[in-house]
Amino acid sequence: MAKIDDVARLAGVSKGTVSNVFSQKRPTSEKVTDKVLEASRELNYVPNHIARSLVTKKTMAIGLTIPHGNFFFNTFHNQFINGVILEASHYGYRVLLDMVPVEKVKTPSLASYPIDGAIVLGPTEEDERINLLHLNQIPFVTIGKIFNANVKDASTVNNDNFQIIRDICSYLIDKGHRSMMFLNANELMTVAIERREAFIEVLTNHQIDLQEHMIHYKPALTSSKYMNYGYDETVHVLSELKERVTAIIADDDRTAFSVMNAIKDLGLSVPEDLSLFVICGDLSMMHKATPSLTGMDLQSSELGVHSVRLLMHKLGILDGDFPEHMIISSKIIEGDSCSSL
Amino acid sequence: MAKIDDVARLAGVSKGTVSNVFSQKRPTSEKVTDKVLEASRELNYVPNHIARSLVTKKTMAIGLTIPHGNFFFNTFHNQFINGVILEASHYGYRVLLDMVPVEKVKTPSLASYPIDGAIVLGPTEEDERINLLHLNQIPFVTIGKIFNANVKDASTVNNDNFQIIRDICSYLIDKGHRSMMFLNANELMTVAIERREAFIEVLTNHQIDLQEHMIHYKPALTSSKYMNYGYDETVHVLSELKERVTAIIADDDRTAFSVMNAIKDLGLSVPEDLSLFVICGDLSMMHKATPSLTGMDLQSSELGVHSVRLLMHKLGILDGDFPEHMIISSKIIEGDSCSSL
DNA sequence: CTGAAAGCGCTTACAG
DNA sequence: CTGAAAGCGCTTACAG
Repeated sequence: MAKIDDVARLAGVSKGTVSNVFSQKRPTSEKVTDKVLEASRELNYVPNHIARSLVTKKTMAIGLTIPHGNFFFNTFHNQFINGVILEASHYGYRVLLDMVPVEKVKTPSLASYPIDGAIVLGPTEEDERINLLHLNQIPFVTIGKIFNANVKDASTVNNDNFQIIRDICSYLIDKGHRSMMFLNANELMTVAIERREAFIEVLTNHQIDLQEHMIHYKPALTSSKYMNYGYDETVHVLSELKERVTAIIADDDRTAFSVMNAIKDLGLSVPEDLSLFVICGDLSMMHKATPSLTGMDLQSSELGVHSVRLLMHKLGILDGDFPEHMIISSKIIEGDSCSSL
Repeated sequence: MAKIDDVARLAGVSKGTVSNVFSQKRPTSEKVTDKVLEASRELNYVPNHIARSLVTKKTMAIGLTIPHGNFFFNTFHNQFINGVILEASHYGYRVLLDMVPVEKVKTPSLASYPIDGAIVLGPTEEDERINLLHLNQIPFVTIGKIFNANVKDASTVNNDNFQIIRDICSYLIDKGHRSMMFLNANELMTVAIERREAFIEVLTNHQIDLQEHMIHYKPALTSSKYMNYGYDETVHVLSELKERVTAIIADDDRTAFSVMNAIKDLGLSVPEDLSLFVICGDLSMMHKATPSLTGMDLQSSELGVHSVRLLMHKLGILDGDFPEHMIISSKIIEGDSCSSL
């Protein structure tokens, strides 16, 4: 690969001038620009990104940090990533998928991250990834609340998980449901913690006793129970425990499909015998399911877009007023999976 | 951030020795190692990845190159990426999502890619991304066949698209279907080209006349028709053209859901009135749909894993015998969406 | 508008 | 096993 010296020599100018032509940081006369570009073309020259990064101290990449060993892209992440990639590309940024192995988190990783900032997906209660980013002084934005004791200035982009649970429960309670079963996210995630609190609050406000069968947590990806989340709980609670349940709130679309399968196997049907509400899923798929699924529009793509913007702001690339904590609104999209009692 | 000189000074050794302790490229005495590690801890030192890359000429990142402007992560890519990330991390590699804007492809990008190799998703017939990678001498693997005239030594990982279409058609023809409608991928993609050829071949072998309504292509993402692909074609062909169709082959699960919606709106049902076959989708979701969808298991996660392995082989990191073109097997997973005529 | 020179923070022969 | 020095390929004050 040709380097800047080769181009400078061929064009009869200095390295600094070649640099200017490509970086556009200082004006260059048209004549010189042409000479440089022609020489570059001839030599098939492209500036070395790494060498540039070393001196500018910018990698022009942001990390999308996903937890190792307990993570799986689902339809929510799908939309989210589409938003992230699109918005990042507006600022000339690329996206580095960063799956930090748990062991490496313990013994700080072998080399600094080649990223200018990071977006942390699915934070857990005391998330080591966040401590590591904090330690390495890498600006970051978390998708969801964090509780790390020593991290004060974290920026977050989140849905209003409390309001979401209140909205869902109100919607169901208005339809006469009081026997609800909540299939929450994995219990380590802060989103699950927020939702649980909200769920309990709603139950209390409506004088509904919280019973053990009413709330469940998604098993770890490594667990053999992972793939049957939704099915197993539905069968267990309805058929074995014989508890009365009239409405099920499912964490995501996959879980909802799993629940529907269980309901069918029990000889029951949605929404006649049970109402089903999906918190996060692919709306166009949910809309086309039979029956179409009622769920929340979390605007996951917008979450991605705004997390990039907030990060760009922290990197000093985007001006304007940005709150430390940004909330993306959400609303109920009605399908045919919930009925009045 | 502390740098290598700081650590060397504090530990009372040379920079080269500090370097060795972290890179492990030469043995270091235990005593010196301890001194260096302690100094590093004290200074919170981590080697600078960029500076290292500049001299080693390795970025320890592979690019996942996705076409800009006409791309959307779907459930297939989901699984695929999960495979890629997992396998790449085995070799200490990170994954850079690279969405090359179309304009940038024209005027070769501003700086070289900070990647050691690339995996090209969804190649089109004369794919500019591939010419660019070739020009920049970056090793790459394509997911799907490519036809670039000047690129000879390309490695590909692919499903056997010809066999897949033959298998699907045989399956349907055995059930008595001769009036099939094929909702193919976007016509620019090589996968769509291979499938079309195979489809026509099968029809010819069974003395079925190819008619215009029998094959459709997914609209570009930028098209307003994109979101209704499947629905629109089904309604148009069945209701407006009033063509006889007994089986529909859908490119992916989203398209299949869309088709089911149309069928329902036409007052028909699956599989009684129409059989439905999905080429690529999330099997666990398809299994849980009502009716459960019959489809192909393309092993998309394996596609991801093997594309990384093949790339690692090209990078000289993985030994062994690797074919230039690797085929991942696929098989039919039966659900309840196809019936005999 | 352009050039000469220092420097970004590492690794790597070379020498001992 | 360790050190001194050159060099990776750029950018950036500084000077003109």
